Amino acid sequence: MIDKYPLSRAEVIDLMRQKGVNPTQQRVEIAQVLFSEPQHVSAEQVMSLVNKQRAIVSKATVYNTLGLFARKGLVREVIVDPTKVFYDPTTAPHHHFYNIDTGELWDVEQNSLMLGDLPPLPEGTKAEGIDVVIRVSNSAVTP
Amino acid sequence: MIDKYPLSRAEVIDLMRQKGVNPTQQRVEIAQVLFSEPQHVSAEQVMSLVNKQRAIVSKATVYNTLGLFARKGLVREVIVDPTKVFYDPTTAPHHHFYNIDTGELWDVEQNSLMLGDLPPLPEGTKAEGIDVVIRVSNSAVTP
DNA sequence: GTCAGTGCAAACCCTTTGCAGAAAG
DNA sequence: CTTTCTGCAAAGGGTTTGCACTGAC
Repeated sequence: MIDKYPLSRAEVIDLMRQKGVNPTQQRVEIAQVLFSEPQHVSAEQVMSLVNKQRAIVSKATVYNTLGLFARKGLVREVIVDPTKVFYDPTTAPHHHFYNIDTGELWDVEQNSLMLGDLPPLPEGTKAEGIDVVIRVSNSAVTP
Repeated sequence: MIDKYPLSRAEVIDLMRQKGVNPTQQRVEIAQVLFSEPQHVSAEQVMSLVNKQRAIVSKATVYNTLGLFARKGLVREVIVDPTKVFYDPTTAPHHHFYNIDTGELWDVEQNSLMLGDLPPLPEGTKAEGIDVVIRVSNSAVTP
């Protein structure tokens, strides 16, 4: 979906329009942070990145906007930590490493993990997506 | 690991001892609820199931005990919903369906989803486990 | 003027913590 | 006795909400 980072302001606005998100000033600021590089950021991190220079966007707007972006498919929510949600600008199918010691999250290189066909879904449901999380820890250094 | 449900009180205590968990009265009550059937329960649900007849276990103890069980490998935490943690008595490797509309969680029948080899892990880390969650929604009924 | 978007603060909810009392051996 | 657990209430932290204000058309 995104083939380079960072996206320019104009490209961000374009993408928002494509996804049916009205590109207001604050939303564009937030989207520019998200699409500056492939990354995984929490709402709190977005808040401080956006307001690094001067306060531009309030906390409520950050949360509302991230929720809106996720609903519209502009970004993907990654649920790996019970204490916070991460937002991922890469919406194409891919998986994640999660370091339970440090809280770091990385992308798993596409195709490096083979996934078979979907099993039969529960009656009356349709698939929305598959989340694969490989939990890792810092390997004990044996001195 | 568990080959039948429900586990009797004695079997639950046995299992706790095997895992190095001191089987106190409250912990046994909680474990009996967890191992009564294959299921996925939140802390809140455990709380009300345990105290269905009469109040036996406090909220703090429920949370402390579930955390202890998870650390000791007696149960598995399932992180699919940013608002709460589910506890799963089945610790053998398996995956999950999660209905984003209803919040329901099911087991995916073992082996119905093929997983390839693990990709190379990030430097200095070791794998702790893989969580695969297939998110589904209620399919729109087209009348 | 109208309606979507924003900001602030308060409210919420799940979870954790501090500490005193109870239980176990 | 000493150590481990438990319970209560309060605190914590991420997220959501209510409502008035702002801004774009």
